[in-house]
Amino acid sequence: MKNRTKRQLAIKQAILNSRISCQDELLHIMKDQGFELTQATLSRDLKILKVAKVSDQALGYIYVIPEGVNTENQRENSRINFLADGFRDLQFSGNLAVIKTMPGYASSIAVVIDNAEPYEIIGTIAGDDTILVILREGITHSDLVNSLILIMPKLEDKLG
Amino acid sequence: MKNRTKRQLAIKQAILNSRISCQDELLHIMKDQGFELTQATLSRDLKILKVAKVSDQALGYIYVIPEGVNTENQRENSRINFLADGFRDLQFSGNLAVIKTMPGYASSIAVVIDNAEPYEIIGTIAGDDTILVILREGITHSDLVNSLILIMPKLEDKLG
DNA sequence: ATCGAAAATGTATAAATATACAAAATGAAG
DNA sequence: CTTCATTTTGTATATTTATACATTTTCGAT
Repeated sequence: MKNRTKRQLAIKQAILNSRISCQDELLHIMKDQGFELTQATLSRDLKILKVAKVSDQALGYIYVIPEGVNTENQRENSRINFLADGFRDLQFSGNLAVIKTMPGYASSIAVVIDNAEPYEIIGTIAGDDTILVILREGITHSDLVNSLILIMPKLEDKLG
Repeated sequence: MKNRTKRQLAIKQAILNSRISCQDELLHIMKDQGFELTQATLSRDLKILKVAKVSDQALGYIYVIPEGVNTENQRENSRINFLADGFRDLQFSGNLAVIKTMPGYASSIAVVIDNAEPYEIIGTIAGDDTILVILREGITHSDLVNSLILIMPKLEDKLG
């Protein structure tokens, strides 16, 4: 997955997990996680993610992922969650991975994966209930698992 | 009603009605409406109202009243809306107003009115289905109607 | 009315954030 | 591999917002 996308997912996670009150604070969190970026990039990411800042009972201001407002992302998320339900199984053979899905789900799930453009994956081919995933050289099986969870968080239940 | 409360209601209205992208813009709107205030006060009001700022498709940033976040106000609002349903009738006699309510509603509604501390009202006395409202000298009947609508917006249907 | 305490506000400024511009990175087409 | 166009990012800075401090207002008790 492109670095930018990965970073933005991490930002979302950080905001959901903790009370962050300014971009500098978030900047440090991201750098601790190994991301290299500046406040300017962060500001742009927050804009793209539609992160909002609201006052938090006496604790000043914190960032939040708005719900009512965020209809677009909301819909996209629930679509991805829905599709994740179609996931059945994941098996490896060398630099190939085979995902088994419920009938009819394979191509939709493959589209989600392709759109995320994960660095770990060179390409996918989907049938009706099977997705063939070609891994980049040097990518381990657990790298792929992590990558898939980043794309479809709900898979954590089935893979973690 | 205290000036601060009135101003904050007006701010909320302005944010709901139009796309406002910074405090200076909002400041002008408020001044046009006759409010006297500075950016500092505005900043404090926005904090109290839990107004958030999110990016709005290509139009930069705008202020919004968040829904998911704002649970406290949310509950309070729906409580007030619920009580407004108990309103039956409003009649005047000189500097007195008599509100008739459904049985049992009078004292709850009176509490809502008292808490808002409207300037127009000196005091209220509530029985079971009747509220006596004593108006301040010089207050017209339509002043009172407006004041009540500010406190319980849903009354607009029954009074406007 | 007069006092004192608490709340609200303004002024001035510090802190936080967005963005213009330039440079670097990425990707597509030859 | 080049070249050109597009996207992404950093630097530096302007804009925007929050707040410390001082002042004024409000309100209850005397």
